[in-house]
Amino acid sequence: MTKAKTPKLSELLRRGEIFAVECPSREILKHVTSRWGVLVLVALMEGTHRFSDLRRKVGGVSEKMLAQTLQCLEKDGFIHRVSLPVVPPHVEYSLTPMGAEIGRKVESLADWIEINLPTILAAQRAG
Amino acid sequence: MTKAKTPKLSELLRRGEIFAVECPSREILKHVTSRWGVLVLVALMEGTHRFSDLRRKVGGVSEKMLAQTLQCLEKDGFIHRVSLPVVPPHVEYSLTPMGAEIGRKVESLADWIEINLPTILAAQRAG
DNA sequence: CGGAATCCAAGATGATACTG
DNA sequence: CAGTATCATCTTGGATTCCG
Repeated sequence: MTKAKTPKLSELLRRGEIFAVECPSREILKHVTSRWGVLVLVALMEGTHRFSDLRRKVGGVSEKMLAQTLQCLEKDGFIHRVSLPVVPPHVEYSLTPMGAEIGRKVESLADWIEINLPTILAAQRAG
Repeated sequence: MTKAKTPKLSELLRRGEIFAVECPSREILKHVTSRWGVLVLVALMEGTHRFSDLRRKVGGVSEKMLAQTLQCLEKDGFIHRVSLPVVPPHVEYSLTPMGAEIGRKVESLADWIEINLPTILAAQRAG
């Protein structure tokens, strides 16, 4: 790790950077708020799951998208992947401490929507 | 409005519905967590904005997507739109009370990512 | 100024088949 | 079981143009 490129924290932490096109936060936000990313994070809040468990739990997700989503969130450091070297293969997914933190935010959002859904639907009809 | 189809609240409020393909919450979640939906909600947390203000503030958004996003969130009851009948046109957007609630969740998520970005990027490189 | 309408490129997603 | 590879499709998103 070279020291040359280390940016000032104050630069990275300033609020409002997210509105800039080139802000790296946007990429992370995209992963986390992606169609399947949200549901996978919420699912993993309940604990470790195997691939096929997640596939069954998250209704409608294809193998491809689940694999892709898991890899992406693993690369971001939100998901921990453990592959047991046995046949048939056995792979477990869980949240890292960081994943659990962001998972709480996402879950909170999802819960709010589920709870307020009747109100939202009523507003839609009234509008 | 017929009464026949009104579902039991207990049905709609049960946690985990979001994992079902047909759960209506998924649509709302999609709107709120959409690429521009997140940024628009966060932007409006700071107060009322005009169309062109939002366009300037939310870097990279096209007129089309901004209009589409605003209409969608207005339909969901998160955004209040006021059109002043003057020339040139003057339209103001603000959050409804419900919009402010969900806005806080979304903002919290965005803020967390911005704050933890250095950690996330470090994790990416380490992984 | 604040859109609506149109066209088109790019990316996300899905079904299926295959593999270690 | 846990993926990967390939191809088809479907949705997003952007540029442009026009209008009240």
